[in-house]
Order: sequence, then structure tokens, then C-alpha cells
Amino acid sequence: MKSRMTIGRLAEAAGVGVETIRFYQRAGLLPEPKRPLSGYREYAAEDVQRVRFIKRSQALGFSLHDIAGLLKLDGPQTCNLTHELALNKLHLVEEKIVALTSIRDALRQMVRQCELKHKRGTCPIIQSLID
Amino acid sequence: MKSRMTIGRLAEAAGVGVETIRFYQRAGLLPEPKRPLSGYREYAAEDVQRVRFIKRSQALGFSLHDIAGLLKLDGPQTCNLTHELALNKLHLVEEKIVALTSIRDALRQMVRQCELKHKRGTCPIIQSLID
DNA sequence: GTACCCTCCGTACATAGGTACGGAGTCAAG
DNA sequence: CTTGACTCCGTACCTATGTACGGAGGGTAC
Repeated sequence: MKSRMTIGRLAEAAGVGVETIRFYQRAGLLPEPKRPLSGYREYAAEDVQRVRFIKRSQALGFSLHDIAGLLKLDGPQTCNLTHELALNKLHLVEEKIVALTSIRDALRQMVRQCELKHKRGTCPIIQSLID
Repeated sequence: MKSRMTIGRLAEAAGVGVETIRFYQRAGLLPEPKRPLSGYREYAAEDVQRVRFIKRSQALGFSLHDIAGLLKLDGPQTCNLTHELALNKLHLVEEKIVALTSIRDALRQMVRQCELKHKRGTCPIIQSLID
């Protein structure tokens, strides 16, 4: 008996939970699957690809909303839209890096201050946050 | 009549909403204020400092939970705890920067590919996410 | 055929950090 | 004294991304 791609097997193959598949379906990221036997969802091999696509995109910082957009965009003349989406996301990531870098510097400063002038009574870190 | 520091004025002075002050109070970030006139909260000038402290700490990536910790820690012998907290947060921020940097590189790659080998039929960005 | 796992569904819960609502009471200015 | 703005409270709601629950029914391996 050729083992059917049930929701559990899809989830397993894609490395997510069953509930996540159902959630993606409700969210429109996965199409309504066929249900040949008494209501059980049955998937195709490419659905594994699709879920992996979702996870990979997420890891790059795309939201599920973004990804729903990406999934509608695969095809010839829409490539520049996709390009724009990616470029946009790139800029966001670059901004986030800049912001985090200045946070990092502030934290380093705080930690260094604390190690150097460690007078009794007040903590320089707390002081620097109050000023 | 010396104008009292009501919740609205505190919120205004600190640049947040009234509901946010109430929320911080419930969360234990602000102490129960005095209520001299028929239940209205009355604050002191230093409460403005305290709210600003919270916002500044947030901007450095501390969660409200962390900040509640920081606020309990101002004082002599607790400075090394604070130092540890800040150091910890520093490491987290550094890790986050590393992760975002590799995301940035992947996105740059995607965008560049898209600009170079722009064959019809499939979008290289979509392709790279599927592989 | 029986035991056990799987799937179905809708809904509630989770995190974090607020924001909004509604009705009643109160303060302050004119 | 009136009017309008402010405050009170508890609770519900919000975004994003899932996770958990519970009871009923179905599939499958032995």
C-alpha cells in the first residue's frame, strides 16, 4: 500500500508540527488539499517543498504575510515585484543591523564603565539609564 | 494652584500614553502611587525619570521583565548583578547581529542573482528559496 | 478484530507590550 | 454652576505565529 502523504507525514517531512500545517492552510499559505478518504487531507510531494520554502523565507526575516505574497509571485513577469520585495527586506535588515550595532556599543560602554569606576552607592549602568 | 502630577501629565511628560502608565503599574514597573484626591493617582517628578528609564532600557533591547529586574537592582552591593545582566544582554545583541549579517548576505545574493541572470520563466529568488 | 495511532474540527491559550472601550465619577476653569 | 476634560476600573482586543485541548471517528498493523 503506497503510503499516502497525510498531514502528519507532510509535517514530519517538512520539520514542523501538524497544527502548523493546519495553521498555514487557514492562513492561505497552503492550498486546500484533496481529501479522498473520509476527510483526511492528502498532499503531494511538492507540498513539502512549499512548506520548506515558507520556513526558509521565515529564516530570512520574511513574515508569513510577505511569504504569502512571494508564493503568489512565482512566474515570469512578476520577477521584478519579487526583486523589489527582497530589496526592501534587505534594506530593513541593514537598518536593523545598524540599530543593533549602536545598541551593542551602548551596552559595551555601560559594561566597561561598570568595570572601571565602580564607586559604592550607585551603579553606573543604572545611572547611565537614568540620565 | 500648584498643578498636580496626574497620570495624564506623567504620561505626557514621559512621552507615553495614559494606559501605558497603568499597564506599567500593573506590571510592577511603577509603584502604587499616592491617591490624595478621591482616587486619582498623584506622581512625583522622579516618576518621569523612572518611565524614561524604562523607555531607554527598552530601546537597548531589554524586555519589561529585564527592566523590572534592573529597577530592583539600583544600589551598592547589587552592581555586579546589574553588570551581569548587561553583559548577558550584550552577548545576545552580538549574536543577533551575527545572525542578521548572514541573513543580509543571503538577501544580497538573491537580489544580485535576480539582477544578473534574469531568465524568463522562473524568478531566481523564488528558485533559491525552493532549493 | 482489536488495539493503537492518526486525523478531524473549532476554540482557547500562549508570548510581549501595549491599546481601546464604556460608563461613572471628579476636577478645574469660567 | 455648568461644562468639558480628565480619571477611575476591569476587561476585551490587538499583532504574529503558532500550540494545546478534547472528544469523536477512521486507518492500519498484527
